[in-house]
Amino acid sequence: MPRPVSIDRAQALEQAMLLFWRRGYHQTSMREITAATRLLPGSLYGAFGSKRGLYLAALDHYHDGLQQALTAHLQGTAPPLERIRRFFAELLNGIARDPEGKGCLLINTLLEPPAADAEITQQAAAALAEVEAAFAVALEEAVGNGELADGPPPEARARLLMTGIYGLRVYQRTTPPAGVLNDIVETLLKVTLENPVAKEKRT
Amino acid sequence: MPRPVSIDRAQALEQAMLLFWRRGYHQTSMREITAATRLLPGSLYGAFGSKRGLYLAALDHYHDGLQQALTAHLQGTAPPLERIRRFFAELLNGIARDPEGKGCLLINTLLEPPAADAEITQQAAAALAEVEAAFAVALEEAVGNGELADGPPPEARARLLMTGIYGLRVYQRTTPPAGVLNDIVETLLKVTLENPVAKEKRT
DNA sequence: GATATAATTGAACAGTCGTTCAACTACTGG
DNA sequence: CCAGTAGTTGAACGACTGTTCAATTATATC
Repeated sequence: MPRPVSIDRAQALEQAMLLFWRRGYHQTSMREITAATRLLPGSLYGAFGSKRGLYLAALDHYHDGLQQALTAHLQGTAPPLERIRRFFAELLNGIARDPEGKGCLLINTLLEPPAADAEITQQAAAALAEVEAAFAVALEEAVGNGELADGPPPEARARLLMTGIYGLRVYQRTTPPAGVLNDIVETLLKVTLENPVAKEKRT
Repeated sequence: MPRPVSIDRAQALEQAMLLFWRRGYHQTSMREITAATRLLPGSLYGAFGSKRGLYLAALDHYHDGLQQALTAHLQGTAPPLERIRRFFAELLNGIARDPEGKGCLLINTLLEPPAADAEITQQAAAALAEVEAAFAVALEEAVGNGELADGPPPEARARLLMTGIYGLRVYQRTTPPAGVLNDIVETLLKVTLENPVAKEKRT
């Protein structure tokens, strides 16, 4: 009996997420969101409750995309170390294809406000923790393989890789000369994944 | 002949900086700043021109404090590697003494907005580049000393250390369990400063 | 086609934003 | 002690903020 929903929730979420990604939470006004989504305030409030609710939904949406990237690049049948290298190559690729310098929405979220909103902070942190966990799994596999020598536990190595990603995202904002980000990743992977002790073990 | 200035510019700047540090640029209103500095809008605008001008001055003020920390911990007569270790120890110390999780104002500045304001971004980036340069000098010295084995050039190693600091500041926002940040620094310093190839060279 | 239901509309709300400026005040040189 | 200068005051400005809600519209069932 009721009038059916005619709003394209998915499209609206995508547009809102892009806006939050580009401009941050506090700098993005509902007015801009209504303009970008071609929705009126009432519809947005009906669908998402509030600006905050919309942001949480946008974080979720971003998280979905990240998970796809994770399964596409970090899981698979290739040797675990190569999968990690590919993930970082894809990360650099993404940065190169991001001339606006938007960075990573989750990291931006963690650093943008004074982290006053515990729920938002925690949601972003949880999503990033998934990436870290995926790294740890791949690293453990690599050690089991003999691809990677013993050394710091997988969790510690995974944290180091995450630290590298976080650092990259900060460097990205300084608009460094071409090649610097690639160099950083190269050095990071070298010191994290090429334990010289293991050299003799490799084929 | 004119009425002398009765405003304590330094104290106002300190208060404003603390506020920006805690709450970020866009979240901090001039009203809050007038309350914290006990100054009226007119006085603030007379002394700093605009909210943006005040922020730039606050960044400068923060930069001054950072330079003091640099000369206190990263320069001196101790062996360069130990100076670097001390700098990181001091960094961890500062994080432990920062229950609010304010982080680093410069890094917050880089990540907070969409970096739309080129001058602000560049000022923050330049200040951080100074730290990186100081690392590079210390690392070069360490290689010359024989304290540190050859390997990646000092600039690359310095960038890795900066990446570590940036990463730490992001991790800090996730309110990780106690000890995690210390572990990260430990691993970072180990892989960056303890090149196993050099082991035989050490005393 | 009448009715019930809910999605949609957009003008309007109270509050806050960064900023301004005419009036006022306090001091110094003569 | 007067005149002149500039620092200080705070009410007020227009613009914009996130949000609401009565009116309107469109559909599905009976």
